[in-house]
Amino acid sequence: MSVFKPLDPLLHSQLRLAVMSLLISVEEAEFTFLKEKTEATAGNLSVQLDKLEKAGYIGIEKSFKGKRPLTTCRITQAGVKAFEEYVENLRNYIE
Amino acid sequence: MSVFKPLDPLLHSQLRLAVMSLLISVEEAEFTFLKEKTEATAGNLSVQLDKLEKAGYIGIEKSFKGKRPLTTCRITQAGVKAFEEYVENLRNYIE
DNA sequence: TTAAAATAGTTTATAATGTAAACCAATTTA
DNA sequence: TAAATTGGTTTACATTATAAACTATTTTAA
Repeated sequence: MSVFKPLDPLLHSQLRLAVMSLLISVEEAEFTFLKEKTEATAGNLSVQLDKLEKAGYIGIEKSFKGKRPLTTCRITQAGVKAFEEYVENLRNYIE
Repeated sequence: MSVFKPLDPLLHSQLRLAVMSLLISVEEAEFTFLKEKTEATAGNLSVQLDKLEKAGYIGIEKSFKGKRPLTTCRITQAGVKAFEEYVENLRNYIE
């Protein structure tokens, strides 16, 4: 795409991009935090987190907070790199 | 979506965004020009131009250049506004 | 004490979307 | 005059996004 470099389809998705945007600044976030901030449904969020994990862009750790399940996410180095590249490529479209 | 304003799905598409990006600067472009610049297939481009037109974001004029068909596109005011809003909203995700 | 509601998710079904392949019609080239 | 090129459109298919339905546990209320 000449000046229009391809945009990583994994990141070019509203919800996944929002999640990555959050994770890149906090470096660790619970499922419920992401759900509140993105205002996504739990189901949708769950699916998108899976995809990001399978891509190696985030790590997901499942544990317990007291007796309730707790899902903690953090961005990986590959995730940071992919995000930065995505943003860089995107600039050619919007500037 | 709190700080994450919804991204116009019509613009949140690589090819359509590239087209809008081109049209916003040139204000008039032929089908073949858009095809070259975006490196899209003709079929894909045709479909996406249709969508942008139906949304009122671009105008499409069909005529003839000599004896060959000629499709000319230009962005509308609604298109400019939508694009600017999209970019504005997107910033919250990537900055 | 037990039924209802809330929490914290996952799985699944469906609709929407993006894309290339196939196609059409005319024109140019060999 | 047959083959290739131009300038597209239509259609079929695979991928994606999303909500709805579901599971499992825990807390609250009657």
